[in-house]
Amino acid sequence: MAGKNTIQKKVIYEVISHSQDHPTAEEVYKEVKLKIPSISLATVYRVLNTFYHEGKINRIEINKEYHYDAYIKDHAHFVCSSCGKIYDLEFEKDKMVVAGVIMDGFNVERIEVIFTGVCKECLLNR
Amino acid sequence: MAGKNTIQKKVIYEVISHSQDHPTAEEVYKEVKLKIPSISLATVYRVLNTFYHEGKINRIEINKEYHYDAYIKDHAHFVCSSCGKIYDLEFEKDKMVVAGVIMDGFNVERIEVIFTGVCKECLLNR
DNA sequence: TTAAAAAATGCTAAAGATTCCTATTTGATA
DNA sequence: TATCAAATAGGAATCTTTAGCATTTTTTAA
Repeated sequence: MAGKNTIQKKVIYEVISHSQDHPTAEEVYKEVKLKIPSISLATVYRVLNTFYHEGKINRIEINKEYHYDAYIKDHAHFVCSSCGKIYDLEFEKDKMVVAGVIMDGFNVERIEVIFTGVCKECLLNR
Repeated sequence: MAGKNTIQKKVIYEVISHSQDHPTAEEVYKEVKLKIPSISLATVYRVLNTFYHEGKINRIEINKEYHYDAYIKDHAHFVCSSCGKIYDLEFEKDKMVVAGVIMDGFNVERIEVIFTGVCKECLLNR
């Protein structure tokens, strides 16, 4: 039920899970191409989509681009408007929902929390 | 310092602020066209962008589209994956930050919180 | 092990949203 | 009212992502 095992899927997953940042499809493609030069960009998009819908990877939308992430546990992101870096932030789902947001009667499946601002590094180098 | 006063800006702002949902640029364009048939789509994009960067309107990114909103106060959004409707949710910024997310040393300028799931309406009509 | 069926891939074209470019028009200023 | 800077209209261009289809690869079961 998770589809067929292909080398493409295997390598794409490896790239995502070893990545420290939050690569876009294009960046994953470049990386995968080192191991499978014949891979198609469309395959990368297709597989990332599949993984995302299977819940195997996470996805966030920043500046009109999807960024992928093998870190599945609920967490928030901080995007630095100066250097563009994306940080993972610890995130306590239950506390947040209880503390801040009134969610009566809705069935929440997913939460995306994105902070934007200037990161520690960039603040120091001013 | 807020640029020139044009009829286009005036009407675009009116449309946004009277809208109950969270229109995309295209939707704003359609609405504005009723009052200014000669308006260009590019102008709508440009003005919305300007307003957003001036802090006059809010913007959220959902499914590769920007949605605009004259409701400036911090709030979260709920997107129904069934009917597509976008709801505003009360949101207590301070409580949320304190309760759920470790933000040491970062300078947060903006928070975007998007819940996805099935809304009350759609849950009832199942 | 081999053949048939199903699924995934690669390639290219296409879509959808947004921005860019430039001539023209408009609003603000003196 | 003339001038100049800023904004607009229109269309081309860009960028990311998806779609369509022929080909290749897995899976399966004989």
